[in-house]
Amino acid sequence: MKLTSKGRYAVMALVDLARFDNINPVSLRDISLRQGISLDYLEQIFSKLKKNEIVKSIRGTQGGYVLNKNPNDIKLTNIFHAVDEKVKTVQCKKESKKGCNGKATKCITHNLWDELEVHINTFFENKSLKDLLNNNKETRV
Amino acid sequence: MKLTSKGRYAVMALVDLARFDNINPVSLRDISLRQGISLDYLEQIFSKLKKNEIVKSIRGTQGGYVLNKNPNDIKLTNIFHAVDEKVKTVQCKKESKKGCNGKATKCITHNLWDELEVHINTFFENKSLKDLLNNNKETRV
DNA sequence: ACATACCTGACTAAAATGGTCAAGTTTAGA
DNA sequence: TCTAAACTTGACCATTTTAGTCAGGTATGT
Ligand code: FES
Ligand code: FES
Repeated sequence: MKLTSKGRYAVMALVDLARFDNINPVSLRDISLRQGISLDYLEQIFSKLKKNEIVKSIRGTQGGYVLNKNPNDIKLTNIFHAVDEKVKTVQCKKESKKGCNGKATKCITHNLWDELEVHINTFFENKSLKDLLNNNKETRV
Repeated sequence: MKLTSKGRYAVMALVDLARFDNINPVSLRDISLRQGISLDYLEQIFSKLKKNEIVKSIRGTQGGYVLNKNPNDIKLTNIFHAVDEKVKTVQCKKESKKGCNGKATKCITHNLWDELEVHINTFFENKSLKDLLNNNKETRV
């Protein structure tokens, strides 16, 4: 079970953005340099973040991106959903009555994986961008 | 972030095994049929479970596998560790002072991912095979 | 002896990942 | 008005991982 770069970068980039967008729009080029993420890749990611109304874009010279919401209202859940980083622990289709392996009934571990999924998602729902901004000292206790 | 089949199957197979090994050793063939998992794949998995002393093997006709410990002492952590299903949320090497992207310092989201990793591992440490045996009714509340 | 079941290692097709590359459009500022 | 900065879009691709298969063993109860 591992986190993909796409999800990791999305959060990194947004934290960076949140720190600097009070003054000016932040260009992807700057984020790319500061965080060491490929510019082309960032563009893919921000395209999705924009579609999900997490950021706004300002075109042209001196343009860039700005947060579209209060950092407190941007949960990790929202970010991950935007870039298609989804938590998938079960193999089967949830809606269906059928289990994995094509059996007619859910497998013996289905409930376990479902619990796990909830457990992980809870973490994402309880973390907002705001939490990450004040975070540097706090977690160093 | 998704769970791999290897990890999922390992747990499924062990739950199946735990249910039946009171009477006789359980053959992989039986598990394969009951759970719908490829026999050849199961052999790979059980080879690792054996190396990690989670199961014992009994060769020859009427042979099979038996748990090597009390179900209560087999945590999901142990199973996942055995089959190399590891939780990896950070990109960097933990031991190193260096961050991901080869920077000299840990990135701005490092602590977050580290927290997440702990959060997930806690789940695995608190679940034993025993929990899964009584599980069918309980989770249906 | 022979069928059953464990054991081992090599191999591979398909999918996912983590990007790159190319060709735009928009707009601020000189 | 011209130009460079910066967003926009979509195709493309190399590498790695996944989820197995396959082919050959070896041990042992009956
Ligand atoms: S994971 Fe849902 S039925 Fe097996
Ligand atoms: S994840 Fe550890 S430094 Fe970025």
